[in-house]
Amino acid sequence: MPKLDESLLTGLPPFSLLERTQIREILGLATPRRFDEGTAIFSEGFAADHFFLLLDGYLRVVRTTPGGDQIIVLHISPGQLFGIAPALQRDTYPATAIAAAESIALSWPARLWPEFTAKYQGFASESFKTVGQRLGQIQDTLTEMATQAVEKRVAAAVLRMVNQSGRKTDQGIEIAFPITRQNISDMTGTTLHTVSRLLSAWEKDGIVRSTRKHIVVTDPHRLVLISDAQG
Amino acid sequence: MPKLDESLLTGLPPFSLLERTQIREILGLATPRRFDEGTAIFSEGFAADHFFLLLDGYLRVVRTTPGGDQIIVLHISPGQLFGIAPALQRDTYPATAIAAAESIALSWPARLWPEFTAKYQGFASESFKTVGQRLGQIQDTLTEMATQAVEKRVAAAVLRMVNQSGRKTDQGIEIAFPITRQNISDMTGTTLHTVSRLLSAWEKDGIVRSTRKHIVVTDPHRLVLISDAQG
DNA sequence: CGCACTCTTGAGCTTTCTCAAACCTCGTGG
DNA sequence: CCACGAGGTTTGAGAAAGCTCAAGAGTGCG
Repeated sequence: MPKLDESLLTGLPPFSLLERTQIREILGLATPRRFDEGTAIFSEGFAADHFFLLLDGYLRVVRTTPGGDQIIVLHISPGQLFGIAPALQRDTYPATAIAAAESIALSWPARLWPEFTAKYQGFASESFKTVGQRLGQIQDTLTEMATQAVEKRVAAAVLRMVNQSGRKTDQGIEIAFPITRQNISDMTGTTLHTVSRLLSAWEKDGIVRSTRKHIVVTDPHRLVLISDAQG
Repeated sequence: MPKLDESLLTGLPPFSLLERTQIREILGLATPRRFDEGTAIFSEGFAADHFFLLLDGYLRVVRTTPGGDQIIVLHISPGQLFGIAPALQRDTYPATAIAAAESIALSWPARLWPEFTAKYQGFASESFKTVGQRLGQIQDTLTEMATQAVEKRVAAAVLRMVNQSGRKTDQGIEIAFPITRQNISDMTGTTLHTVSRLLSAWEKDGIVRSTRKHIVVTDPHRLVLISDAQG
């Protein structure tokens, strides 16, 4: 097991109010683990026996319908807590978490949750803040799905990923994890064909540039216009 | 101000573990209020200075897009906490709550939230359970919206309302609050025209029976078949 | 008794999906 | 080091679901 440095947690919201010694304590209880791209960290419906913190990489949070359709509910970026079903008194995970890229996460047994919230100043409130933000995010997505045409939904989905994980390159802003047309269609409730056509059109217009599993937004402003345009 | 009877809260999940005296204490701090059909209890984006419990009636939780489209995120039934933004460290409400029928609610100032969770055994955990359930519910709706055809979404929406508020009549099970075609289209991301056509067709098939703002499901089983059918 | 709101229904049109086929890219194993 | 195969992407053509536009009829409140 690799040695865990306390700097890993310092400054992250749920731990920002804590003393060094407390952070060391928390790290001592954590189990770090690496996940290959495509691996499930936990699965929908399974016993929620751990909660997690993503140290590095990106995750997709996914739900699958009885009919076999898949939808990506949200993405998790480094520094975020996830799998916090224990916080909501759930005994099973409500969705599946899959590594979108090679990822490293810390995990703690669910039984430590009440202890953490009782013992560590600010841990509970920051965690619930995360829940609140995520709830808001899902509501936004729902609203968008219910009211916007496909092109806007796809533009908004791409922008969300860019905002959450974008890194600057000389070409523009690049989504930091592998992403397929199929993935985007799972985020927006459309088909990979439609996404492919849209990206092709945008590429022709100089708004994006993409290769296999890889998207660079060269003109974010135009993409914002597409996602915001009313009608 | 009407006298509040402690039996109002006894047995409701967030209060079920409490002593009589505690319940009396909590009631003493509450402000009861009546809302006419169509009135907003609170509005999206406004300061989240209170949290609430619905005693009687039904609420719609609604979001409005910049483009003016409206979507109904969920309904609240009697006995449920709502407007619990304070629990999630939010300082504004993420959605608008509107009385779907004449309703009565208790409200408490948001600053009492930390006090309640600290002081009353089980209040925090039950409240977070509610949050978790609501999160799951919204995720279900999102998944449905992203993957199912309009007819199934409408069938599912009607069934959800029936399950949450249905009361038996000699004709079948009746949705207990006024509901228009437009309302249903706002729940399912379609148009009132399409909803009207679907209800007409179902009525012809003997599955539902409806008058102005009023729906009775005469054959719930067939409706379940429609909402579940795969394809 | 009239006006505002709700509901119904038809016709035509758009958007998006489905089906189909081909091409590209990259990793793997011979 | 090349060939192969799996997975990812592109594009066209046709079909279909559901939307828009339009008009009219029913319902109930003030």
